[in-house]
Amino acid sequence: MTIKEIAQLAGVSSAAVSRYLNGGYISDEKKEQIRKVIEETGYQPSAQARMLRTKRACLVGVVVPKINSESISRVTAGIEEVLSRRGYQMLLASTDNEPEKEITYLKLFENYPVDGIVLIGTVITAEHRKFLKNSKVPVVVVGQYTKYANCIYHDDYGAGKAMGKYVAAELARGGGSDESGNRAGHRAGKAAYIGVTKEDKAVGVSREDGFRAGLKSGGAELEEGYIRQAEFTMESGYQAALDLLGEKQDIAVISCATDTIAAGAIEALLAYSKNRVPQAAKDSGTRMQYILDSSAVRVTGFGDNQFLKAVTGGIPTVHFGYKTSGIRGAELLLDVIERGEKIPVEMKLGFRMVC
Amino acid sequence: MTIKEIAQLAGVSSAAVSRYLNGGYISDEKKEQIRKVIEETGYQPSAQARMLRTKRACLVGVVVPKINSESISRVTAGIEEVLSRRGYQMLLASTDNEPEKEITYLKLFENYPVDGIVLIGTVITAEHRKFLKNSKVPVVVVGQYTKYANCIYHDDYGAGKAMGKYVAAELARGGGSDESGNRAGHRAGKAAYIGVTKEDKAVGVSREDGFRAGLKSGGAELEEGYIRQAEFTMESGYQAALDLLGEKQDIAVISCATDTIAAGAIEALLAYSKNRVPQAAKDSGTRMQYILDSSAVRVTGFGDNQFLKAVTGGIPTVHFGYKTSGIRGAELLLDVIERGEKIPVEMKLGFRMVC
DNA sequence: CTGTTAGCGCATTCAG
DNA sequence: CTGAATGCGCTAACAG
Repeated sequence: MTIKEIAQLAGVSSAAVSRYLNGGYISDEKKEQIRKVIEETGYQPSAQARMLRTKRACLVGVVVPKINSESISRVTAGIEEVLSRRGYQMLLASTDNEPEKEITYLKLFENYPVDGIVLIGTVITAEHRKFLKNSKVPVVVVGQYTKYANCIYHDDYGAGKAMGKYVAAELARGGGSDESGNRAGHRAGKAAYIGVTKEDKAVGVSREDGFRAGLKSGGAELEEGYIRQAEFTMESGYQAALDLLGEKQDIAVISCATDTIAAGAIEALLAYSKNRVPQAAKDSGTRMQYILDSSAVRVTGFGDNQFLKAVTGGIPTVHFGYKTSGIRGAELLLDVIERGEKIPVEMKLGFRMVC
Repeated sequence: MTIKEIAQLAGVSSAAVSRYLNGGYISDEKKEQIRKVIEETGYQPSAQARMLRTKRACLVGVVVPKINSESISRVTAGIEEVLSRRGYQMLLASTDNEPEKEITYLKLFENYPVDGIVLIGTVITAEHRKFLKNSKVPVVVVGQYTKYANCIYHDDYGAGKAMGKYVAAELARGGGSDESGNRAGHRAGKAAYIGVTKEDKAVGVSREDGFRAGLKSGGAELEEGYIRQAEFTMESGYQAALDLLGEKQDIAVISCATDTIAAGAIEALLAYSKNRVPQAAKDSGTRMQYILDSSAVRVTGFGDNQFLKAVTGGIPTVHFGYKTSGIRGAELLLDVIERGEKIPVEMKLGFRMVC
């Protein structure tokens, strides 16, 4: 069904139909004829052909690393909120944490086309920079800092530092004395950290650097051998935590770069406590040997995952303004789409410790 | 950058460039010239203009009710798997559980256009049927039965029934004797159910009907007053469970229509046990009055959520082949897209109790 | 207010 | 093997 056919059936010109569709001048009489024909045929104008002409789709594309994530869904909720309020629709493309797919989908959106793109960033490779520099459509990056596009990111360093301080304080509280560090609930022990790839500057670098700084400022330290790297999945966090628990017997806190990883660590603790029954006084050496009582190991995360909070009562974590970043990101994007705003913007959002 | 400009720069015709791009006959000499120019300019053909001609985008659109769901992400993972293997890309549209938005996005995809659509269904309204009947592009529905499109759904009735039987058995085990039903861990008590809207035939109707049937076949029953209806969210499950716990003191099991709702119920139990300290022998009537010991209330779900399993150790639930349904759905869709397969298909997938 | 015309960027005839 | 010409469905400019 094309506009031309509708025009013939209604006995008018295709331009008249176009005007009818787009609110141009048209007599009531013809308006009625056209309405009737469209009604009967169920005609719907081709969005693509329209776009070919108008270069305007009222559509924005959002590239996300994965679909099943509370933090990401909070960002997209924010985006969707302002988009729908301003008459835009949103299409998502999930890249499954593969940076190369990110490029593919960015290009797809670029010449599909959409009016604008928001990229929820993980790693910014040279390819990314290249794309951002000469993209035909405006892009805003959420979650990572970049100078090649408008971006809006979170204070990961600050959040890491706050968490580091908190953990250091916990450690100090728990391990007050030296040899007899086995008080109920708390015990002397060290901090462990499960991070992510350093290619992710926000989560992999800033957050971890901040954590280290926070620990240090609290008089603690992240020792070598107490660090693991995981993917952004629960399974990966599970493996990393299990590895940690198997190798080091004096861990008091496992801090994880995300709440999802933390969930995996909690799972590992559960599994560990089942297989490894406490056998405290079996050894009779001169020094008390640390036997890991996994129920005394605490886990911390980042992201303030509500699901985790609900079913576990909550772990120490950090709340980021994910929804806000979505909202601001979308607003930024619409500013350049609709008003051609040219001056670049970098926006850093704060956080809130939750413990 | 258009194909015409490339042609000029390379000193050939636009048709030659088109052939170069699409693997038509072209001399090596011109091939080289064109390659060079494209390289330099970073030219990318406009997908939309191509589609306008070819009616083929190698793209499928997927309409989902929400983004942050493990079950849905498993379906989309299945879809993506076969799509990418066969050279297609996938775009997602999230409707936020609003059926009317579903229609909007279906129409968007229809004339955007994509080559095919998969709808992860919740409710099938008259509007939906109308769309399915005269959609220009093939649609397959996943998760709901419909006769207006190829569909692939799960045995929700069977799953509900299996869960019902399981719960009935648990109930029988827990409340063996009559007056002294207070054994450690288990106690006499009734089954409660938190369902969802009846407009969702699969989850709201089939699953619940099956559950009732299963209970009955196990000698138990779902009494009026022990049923609540929730949204597909944790918060909603939380409220419903709290309401249930406040009103009925003899609940032994809360069965929930989804694991997400179950997570909310678990949260409610946690909250309830904090505020409501057990005060068993305060009453001295002739009959022992039930005082809800929330730690004895068990929660069941549907969906086999891995996150929930990880951090809680797992609740009784049902595993559906979500990824499989995604795979089969995508295959079905490609069959009609590429081979014009005409005969309609309805596929029902099984399940597995997890307890 | 209306119809005619000319493209948007590309792929596909059809003559060379 | 190649280029010129045509049209996909639509809107924007223009002349009625």
